[in-house]
Amino acid sequence: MAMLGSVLHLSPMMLTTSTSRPTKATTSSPIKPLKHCKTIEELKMFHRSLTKQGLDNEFSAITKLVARSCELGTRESLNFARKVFDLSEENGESYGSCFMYNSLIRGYASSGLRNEALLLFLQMMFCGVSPDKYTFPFVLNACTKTRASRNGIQVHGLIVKMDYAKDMFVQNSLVHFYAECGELDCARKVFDKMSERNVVSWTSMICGYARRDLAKDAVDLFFEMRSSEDVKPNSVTMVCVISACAKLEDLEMGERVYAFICSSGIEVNDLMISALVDMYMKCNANDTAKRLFDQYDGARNLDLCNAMASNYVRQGLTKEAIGVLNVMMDSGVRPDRISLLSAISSCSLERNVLWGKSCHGYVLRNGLENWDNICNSLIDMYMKCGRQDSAFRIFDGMSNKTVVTWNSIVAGYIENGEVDAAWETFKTMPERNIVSWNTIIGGLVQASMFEEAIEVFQSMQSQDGVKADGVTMMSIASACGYLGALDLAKWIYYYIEKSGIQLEVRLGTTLVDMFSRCGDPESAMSIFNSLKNRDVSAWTVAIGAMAMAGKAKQAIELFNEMIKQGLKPDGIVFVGVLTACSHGGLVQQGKEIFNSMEKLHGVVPEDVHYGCMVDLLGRAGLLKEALHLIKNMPLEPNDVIWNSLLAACRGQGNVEMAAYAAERIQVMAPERTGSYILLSNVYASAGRWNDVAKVRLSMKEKGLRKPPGTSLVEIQGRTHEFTSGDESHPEMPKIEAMLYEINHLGHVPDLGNVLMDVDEQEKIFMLSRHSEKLAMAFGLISSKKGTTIRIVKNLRVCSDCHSFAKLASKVYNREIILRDNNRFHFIIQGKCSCNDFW
DNA sequence: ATAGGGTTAG
Repeated sequence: MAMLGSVLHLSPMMLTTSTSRPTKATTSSPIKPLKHCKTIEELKMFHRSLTKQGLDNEFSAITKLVARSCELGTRESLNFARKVFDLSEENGESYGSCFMYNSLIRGYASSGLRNEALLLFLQMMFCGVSPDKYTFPFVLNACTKTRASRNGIQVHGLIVKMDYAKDMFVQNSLVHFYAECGELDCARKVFDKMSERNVVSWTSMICGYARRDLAKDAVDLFFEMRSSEDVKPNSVTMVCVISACAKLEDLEMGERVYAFICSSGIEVNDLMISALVDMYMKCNANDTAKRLFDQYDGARNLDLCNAMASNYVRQGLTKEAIGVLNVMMDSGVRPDRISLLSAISSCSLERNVLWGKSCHGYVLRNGLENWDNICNSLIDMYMKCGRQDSAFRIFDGMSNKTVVTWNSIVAGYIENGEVDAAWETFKTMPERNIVSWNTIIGGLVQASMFEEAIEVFQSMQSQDGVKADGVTMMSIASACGYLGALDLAKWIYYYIEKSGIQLEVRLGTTLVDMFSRCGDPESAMSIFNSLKNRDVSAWTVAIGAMAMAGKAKQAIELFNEMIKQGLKPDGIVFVGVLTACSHGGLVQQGKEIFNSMEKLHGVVPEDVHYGCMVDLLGRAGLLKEALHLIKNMPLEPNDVIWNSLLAACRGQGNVEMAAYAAERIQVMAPERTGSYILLSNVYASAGRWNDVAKVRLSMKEKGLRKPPGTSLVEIQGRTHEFTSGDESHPEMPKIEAMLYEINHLGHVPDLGNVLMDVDEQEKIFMLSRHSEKLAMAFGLISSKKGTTIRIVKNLRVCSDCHSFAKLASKVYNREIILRDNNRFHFIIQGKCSCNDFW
C-alpha cells in the first residue's frame, strides 16, 4: 500500500523533533535560579556555584537542589540528585532529611526505577530517618506494577504500626496500590473504612474496578459517588467512568455519562475525548465517534488517532486503521508505539508481509524495538504471514519473553496448519494461560481433531490457575457439535452454567448449534429463546436447527418472527429457510420465499440459493422444473447445483437426467467423488451393472476412492467409531448376533444400495456391514432399554439402513436419532421425521 | 503528595 510507505519515509526532521531536547549549555550564560533550571547542565552549574560560595553543605540549598533534580525526572537528573544526596550524607553532620529521601523515592518510583525507590526506603529506615505521611504514597507507588505485591503489604503493615493509616492521602494510595495489584476486595476494604474521602479516593476505586473486568462495579460506584453530596467528580473521574462504559459496551450508559459531563461543567480535555471516541467505537457507534474525532480536529491528535486506529483493528477494518494513521502523519504527527501496534496488527490481519516489513523498518529506525508489545506484535505478524524465520529472529533477540510471545508462536503454527509444531511448543513453553489453552484447543477443532480437543480441555481442568472462559467453551461446543455427542453437550451446558461463564449471544448461538447437531432441537430452542440481543447469526442457527430436524413450518415461523423484529436477513438465513422448505416438502412456500429474496429483502440469490431451489423441486419430483431453473438462472450453474439435481434424480430413479447431470459435474469438478457414487447408485438401482462398472473404472483412472462410511455412537459418554466393513470391534460377535436377529424379524434388504454386481447373499452381507448398522447394533446391545440411540454418519444414510433403523425402533421400542452429512432422522416406532424422503 | 484514555496472543 502506497500510503503506508509514508510510514517508511518520514523525513529525518520529524524524527528528531519533540523527543530530544537541546542540551547544549553555553558557558557564558548566567546562573539561573533553581526553579528556572530545566536541564542537567544548568543544575550542575548551580551546584558548582554553591560549592564556590561554600554553601555546598548548606542544608536548605542542597535539599532544594535535590528536589529540583528529581522533578526533572530523567535518568541523568536522578543520578545527579543521588550524587548530591550521597555527598551530603558523607559530609556527615546531617543525615539526609526525610524530605530529601521523599524527593528521591518519588523520582525513582515515577520513572519506573521501582527497586531503587524501595532500596532507598530501606536505607532510610536503616539510618533511622522516620518516614512521614508524604513518604508512604511514594513508596506504595513504587510497589504497584511490580509482580511482588508482598512489598506493598509489608508497607501497609508499617503504615498501621506508625499510625498513618488514618491519613487520607495514605489511604488513597493504599486503595490505588491494592487495585493495581488486582486485589479489589482489599482496596474496597480500605476505601470503606475511610472516615473522609476526596475525589481521588473515589476515582482510585472507580478506576480500579474499570481496569479489571468489573466495569459494572465502577459504574455503580460512580452513581454512589454522585449521591454523596460532599464530593464532586472531576475530569479524571469521568475518564475512568467512560472507559468503564466502553468495557461494558453500554452505549446508553456512555451517552448518559457524556450528557452528565456536558451539564456539569467538568472540563473536557483531550484524554476525555479519547476515552469517548474509544467508548463509541467499542459500542460500534463508529459514526458518532468519527463526528467527535472531526469536531476535535482528531488528525492532529496522536491519542485520538490511536484510539480510532486500535478500534478499527479490533473491528477488522484494517484499511480504515491504516487510513487514520496516514492522515495523522500527513498532518505532521509522528506515530508512537501504540500507533505501531495498530499498524502491525493490521498487516497481520491482512497477511501482508510487505506492509509488515515497512512497519518493522519504522520500529528499528525509531528505537521502538525494545518494547515487548511491539516485538510480540511483529512475531505474530511474521508468523501469520508464514515468515517463521523472521519471527524467530525477533523471538531469539527478546530478553523478556512472556506468555504472549509464546502464544503468538503457537497461534502462528496453527495458522500455518502445523498442528504438531503448535502442540510441541504448547507443551514445552514455560508458562500457559487461558489464551494458550484456547489457542491449542481451537487449533485442534480447526484441524477436525475433535476428540483430541476435548481431551486437551479435560486435561486443562486439572491445571492450577486456568479457568475455561467463553472462548474455550465455544471451541469445545463446536467440537461436540461435530461429534454429535449429546451427553457431552449436556455436560458442556451444565459446566457453563455451573462455572458462571457469561452466556452472551455468540456462545449462546454456538450452544444452539451444538444441541441442534446433537439431535436435541428442544434444548437448542430453549437456549435460543433465552438469549438476549439475538443477532442474525443466532436466528440463522435456530432456523437451521429446525431445518435439520425436519420442522419446516417452525423454521419459516422463526424466519418471519426475525423479520418482524426488524432484523435484516442475509444470504445465509435464506439457505436455512430454503433448506427447511426442501426437507419439509413445502414447495409453494419455498418458491415464494425464493422470489421474495431480492424483491422484499434486497438479497440477490447466489448459487447456493439456486442449489436449494433445485433440491426443493427435485425432491418434490419436479425434475423438469428443476432443470428448467438451472438452464435459465442468471448465474453460471456450478457443480454444487448440478449435484443437487443428480441427488434428486437418484431419489426419483431418473437415469437419463442423472447421467446428464453427472457429466456436467465431471467436467467442472472431476474430483468430486460424491457425484460418481450418486451416479453408480442410480445405475445400480436400475440394475445397469455395466454402467456401474464404467463409473467405477473412470473413478479408478482418476485415482478417486469412495471415502469409507463411518458412524459414531455415544455410549455412556464415550464415543465409539465404526467403519463400513470393519469387524475389528471387540464386541463383534454380539453385534453380529444382533444384526442377524433384526434381519430375521422381517427386514427386506434393499439391494440397490450395493454398488457391486455380486450375488444376492454377498449383497446382503455387504449391506449388513454398513457402518451405521454396526453402530446401531452396538448401540442396541450396550445401552439401557428404552434409551435413545444416537448415531452420526459421515455420509448420506443408505435407504436399506434407513428401513433397518425404522424396524429396529419399533421392535425394540427405541428412539433412534441418525444424523448424516445432510440432516437428521428422528426415528420413533417405525416412523422417521424425514417421511422417507431425503 | 494520592487518581486518568489508547497496549500484543485465542
